[in-house]
Parts: sequence; C-alpha cells; structure tokens
Amino acid sequence: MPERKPLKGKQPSRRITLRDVAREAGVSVATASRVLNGSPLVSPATREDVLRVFAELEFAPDPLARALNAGGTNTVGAVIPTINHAIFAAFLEALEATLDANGYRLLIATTGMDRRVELERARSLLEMGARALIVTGLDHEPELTSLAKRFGAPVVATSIYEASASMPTIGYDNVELGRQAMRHLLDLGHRDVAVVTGPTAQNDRARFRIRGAESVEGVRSLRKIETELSVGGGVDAAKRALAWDRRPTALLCVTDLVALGAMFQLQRSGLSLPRDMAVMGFDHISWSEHSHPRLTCMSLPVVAMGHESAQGICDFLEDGTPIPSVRLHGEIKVRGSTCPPPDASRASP
Amino acid sequence: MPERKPLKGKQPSRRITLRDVAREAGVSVATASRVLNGSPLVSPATREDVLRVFAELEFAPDPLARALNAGGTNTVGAVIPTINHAIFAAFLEALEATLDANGYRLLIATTGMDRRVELERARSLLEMGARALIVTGLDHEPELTSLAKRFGAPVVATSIYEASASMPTIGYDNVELGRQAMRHLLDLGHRDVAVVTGPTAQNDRARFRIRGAESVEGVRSLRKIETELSVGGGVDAAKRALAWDRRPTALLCVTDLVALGAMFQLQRSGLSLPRDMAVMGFDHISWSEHSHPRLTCMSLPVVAMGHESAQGICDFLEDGTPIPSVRLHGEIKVRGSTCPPPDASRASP
DNA sequence: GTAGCATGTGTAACCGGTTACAGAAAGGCC
DNA sequence: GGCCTTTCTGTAACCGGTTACACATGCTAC
Repeated sequence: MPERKPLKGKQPSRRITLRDVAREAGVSVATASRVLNGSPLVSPATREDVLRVFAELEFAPDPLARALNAGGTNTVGAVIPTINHAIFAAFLEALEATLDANGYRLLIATTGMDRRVELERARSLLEMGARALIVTGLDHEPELTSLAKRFGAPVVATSIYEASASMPTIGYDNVELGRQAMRHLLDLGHRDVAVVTGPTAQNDRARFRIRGAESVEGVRSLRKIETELSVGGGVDAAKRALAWDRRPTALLCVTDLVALGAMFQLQRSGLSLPRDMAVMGFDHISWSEHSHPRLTCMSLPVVAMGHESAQGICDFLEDGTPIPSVRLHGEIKVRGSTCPPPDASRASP
Repeated sequence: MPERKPLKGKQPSRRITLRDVAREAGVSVATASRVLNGSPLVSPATREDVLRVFAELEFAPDPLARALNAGGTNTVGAVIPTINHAIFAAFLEALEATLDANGYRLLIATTGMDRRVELERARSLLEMGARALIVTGLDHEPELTSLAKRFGAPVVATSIYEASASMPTIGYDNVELGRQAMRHLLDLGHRDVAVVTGPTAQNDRARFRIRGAESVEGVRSLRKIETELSVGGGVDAAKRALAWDRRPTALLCVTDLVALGAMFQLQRSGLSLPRDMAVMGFDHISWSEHSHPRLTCMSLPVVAMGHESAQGICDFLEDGTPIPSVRLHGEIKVRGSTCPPPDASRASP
C-alpha cells in the first residue's frame, strides 16, 4: 500500500495544454493532436498555423498523458547492488547504450546488497512504469517474481547463467569461472591459495565462484578471506594473508578491485610481484591491463551482457519474443601478476 | 517532433483495471480507489472486501494514470558523460541515495561527452517525465535551457561552481582547484610540470583546472598533454612525457584514473616513484589512497555534491524553494606520490 | 418529530493527451 | 444537377486512475 505523494510542488500558474493551443489556433484538439504527431490528415495551412501557436505558447506535451494512451512507458529498470563499482558501471553503460538505441530509457536503483531493499526498489521502479526489470544474480526475495508478474514486467537475472532458473539468466557460469581460474593457478604450480571475496551472504555469484575454485582437485590448502568489496578490502585481505603462519603462494580475488588493493598492499609490504605472491582477479575492469604488474584475471563479458540483456528485453517488449537465457563465456587474460610459485620446480610432477 | 512509438508489444488479454475490481467487489470505482489509497472514508467491511478482490485479481494500479492525476512523476534525470568512471559513479550513487530517501527515482542517460547527444538525452528524459535535470558543467547547447523551461523542469549544473551562471551550480571552483594543486607542486619545488588532461573540447571543468594551474606564478615550464580519460590514457601520457627531451619533474593529472595509469607506466618504465617523478591527481576515487605509492590528489566532494544536488532539487519540487548554488571545497590529500624533485635544494630559494 | 451532523458510498467530471467515427467541404464524373 | 470520392476537421469516447460534490444513512439532541 504505497502512500500517495500529492506532489504539492509549485504548480506554476498552470501548464499549457493541447486544449489551450487548439483554442488559440482556432482548431479542435484532435487537429492539434494530429499536428503534434505529424499525421498526414492535416492541411498544410492548418498545420502551419498550429505549429506557430505551438511555438508561441511554448507548448510541451505532457509525457504522461501520451504514455497513458500508448499503454506504457519506454523505461526499463535496473536494480543493482551499487553503481559505484567499475564492473557494474561498465555493465550499466552498455545496457543504457543499447536500450537507448532501441528507444528505451534506463531507470536505476541501488540495493546495497540487501534483498529487502532490492524488493522495495523493484517495487518503486515498477510503480514508476518500468516495463522490465534487470536484477543481479538469482538471490532474491521470493515476492520479487510475483510482484513483477502483477505488473506484467519480465525480470532478467544478470551476472549469472543458470539454464534451470525460473527467469531468463544472462551471464556466465560462475562455478565454471571459479574452476577455470583456480585451475590456472594450479597449472602454474600453486597449491596453497587464498580466495578473497566480498561479502557472500547476499551474493550468489561470489559463492558460486568460490565453489568452483573449491571443486578443483589437487589443491593442498584453500583458505577463504571475506572482506569488503573495494580496493580497501583488498588491502585488508592482503594484510591478513601475510599475517598467516603458512602463507599462500597465490591470492585469487573474486573481483579485480580487491585484487588491485591486494597488489598494492603486498608491494607496500615489500613483496615483489608476482614472484613473491601471485594475484589473480575477476572482472577485467579498465585498469587491470595497465596495472603494474598487469593483472591476470578472468575477464567477464559485461559489455556483451549489457547488450544482450537490453536487446532481449527490447525484443520482448516489441513483439513478445521470449527473453532467451544467454550463456556468455569468460576468458583468462594471463598477464604479469601470476607466475609459478618459488618452489614450483619441486611442486610440479 | 518526436515520433510516437505505438508500443506494439504484447497487450496480454488486457490488464486488470480498477473498474474491474470495483465491479467484482460490487462497489464503485471511487470506493475502490479510496481503498487503494488507504482513505479513512471507507467502512472496514467494505475495505476488507475490496482488498480481497485486489488480491484475487492480482490488481496492480497503473502508475501512469496515477502520475497523470498527481500532475507529474517522481523522477529526476541525470545526464552525465559516462557512468563508467569512478567519480561519476560515486556521484550518482550519492545522488540516487538522497533522491530515494526523498521518494524520487533517478533516470540516467549518458552523453559520451557530446553536447548534441546531451541535448537529445535531456529531451528524452524530460519527455519521460523527469521533473528536474542534472547536468555536468556549464558547457551545453543553448537550447538546453529553453527546453527544460518548456517542461517546467529546473536544471542544475554540477561539478562546477560559478555564482554568475544562469542556472544553479553545485560544485567547486575548478580554477581555484587547479591553482591549489599547482601550488602544492610548486611549493615542493617542482618547476617543470606536465598537466595531463582528458579531452577538453566539451569539458569546461578540465579547461578551468588547467587555467588555474597556468595562473600560478613561478613555474618554469608547463606543458599540456591531452589524452583519453581513462587509465589507458594515463599510460599514454606517461609514455609521451618520458619521451620529451626535457622531462618534467611532476605530472598533474586532472583525473585520478589518469594519474593511476601514469603511475603504472612510470613504474613499468623503471622509474621509482615518487623520487623520479611526482604524480598528482584529481577526484579522490576509492583506490587512490591505497595505491602504491598512495596518490596525492585534490579530493573532490562528490558525495556531498550528490547529496546537495538531490536535496536542492527535492526541496524545490516540494515547495518551490529556489535551488541554491552551493560551493563545495576540495582538499589536497598529501600522500606518497609527491615529494620534492631531485634538484629541489638547488631550485629552492 | 425533526434539525443537525458524521459517516459511507456513488456519480460524474477531470488529468492531458489519442483516435474512432461522423460529417462537412471540395473536386471528379456522368 | 446529382452522386461518389477524397480530403480535412470536429465531436466525443477513451486510457485508468483521482476526487469534488451530492446523496443516503444512522445517530444524537432539542
């Protein structure tokens, strides 16, 4: 039961409406409307007149009235954990671009990783007229689905791919990604690895990646460090890893941001990278290929994900084409931040 | 003359309307509407009935019809160069949070730094029902103002403060910031500085910062490097600076992202920072305090800027309070990436 | 018994556009 | 001149809600 907001805001005199224009131009609203929409059913002379009055009165049609007739707005809502994280920003950028190319606008709301908040924000967006919803992952309040159904809006889960999910998923198989990343480290000879992650409570992607990493055979020790999802979190994680008595030879960070922070801290602590500690990230945000050393990471196709999500939604809204789940693939970018551990010769078979 | 989009999209059977509910519940639409809005003018028994029918029919009120009555939506539009830049993301995050706290939603559109595009996006947002517009800087197509006026939407320029501007500005004095930053370098003893900037053509903030830097007396040489606004751009800039025959002793980067890229490249080229080259940034994005060395930068209050902008707009929309310009202040965070140049003893008075 | 008031409900106008339909005006053709 | 088109314009219903106003109750108070 959302409260109504009476919009007390200043109602300056009163807006110019189409009826005002029509009266002034000496035509009916119907004709004025036709001119507004470029209908061919208007004589050039009349059109001329009306257009002049439009200009004179500085008429601006009310978008809401038009949308009400059209049966809906052209907005799509995205409910994401935070804008302030390179990877989401890159995703949104791509999303917005494709939506825009299709004539749709993007409404954004952030959740701060809280499922209850997510539900509320989703409701807001739907009540705002969003015709579709984009969410992150599959960890949601159960009401989310029914809520969206009531509004007739499809929901797309991104950053994840799961064929069996109840809604279309457009993303990657996080378990597989975690496995691949871990295997890369193992192949290099790393047997003692620390997995660094942000908060996992409401983040299925992180949990899946960890699970994937854990599923790899042949690892001697795999310890987890849960920290903040930021550069500072990486700093923190590195400090903690260095304090352990049996230090890992590699840090697998489920986010590039955290990996960067870890690298900074390791260097600050006097380690020489990658010799003294391998660091690997996830995401492939813009600076990871420029860092020093360059960050080896599992590159995630977030731009493609943005395009696919937007296109799927637009197609659905245009002609009802069901939104397909799309499995995108990550790719390991092997760069300078990983190398065999110091004792690799001994450890290798 | 925007084309109408007939929204061919699937109109599944037909939505449940309030009239359907009213008929089913055996009451008038007025009563149903009252229940919907929690009006006290309904007897408990009737309310009970209607609520049950709401649930049975899975009624979802049309947001547009409500907004049409209310006289507007609760959305505010932001037209920014890109989401995919830490500083804008941080700004948007704060903006969204405060808008949300006031019951408003954020519509976002990106311009890619193109003024014509900006104008078109602004139009879209206004046609979408945005009640206010947030733009970056004061470099705009002249039509922007009249366009917004037609829709009765205020426009707020951010990232800049200029008391004499024709619209409220909420931001900082970029000339002053540039001056302060340059003075810091000069005070340390740097006389040969390169100012690294992103594209300045459509970016008054960058131009102002440069102008501020140039206004400082006592600098021997000040050369400009214009590059891309990204980490990669910083890499490029560093390469170019290193190739000069008379190498500057400090790099003043108008954006942290670029500063980071420059640091990476300088280190890769074998320089030891900050001894061999001082680097200074602008923005204070999240990792700049963790980088190695930690980045000295002019910290910009983007979070406060987001809050102020949102609050100013909400106050205006609520009761017409004119949106005040707000001058925010930057602050130099002196950290490890700046120190006196090698020959400072000779250069100092 | 009726004036007086609070309470609950319905009717219909309204928000600002779009558009089906009807009708008027003008031109073509016999 | 009469009839049929074609072209243009106006009337009014409509989108899906909100709400001013009128009206019907039921109760108290004189």
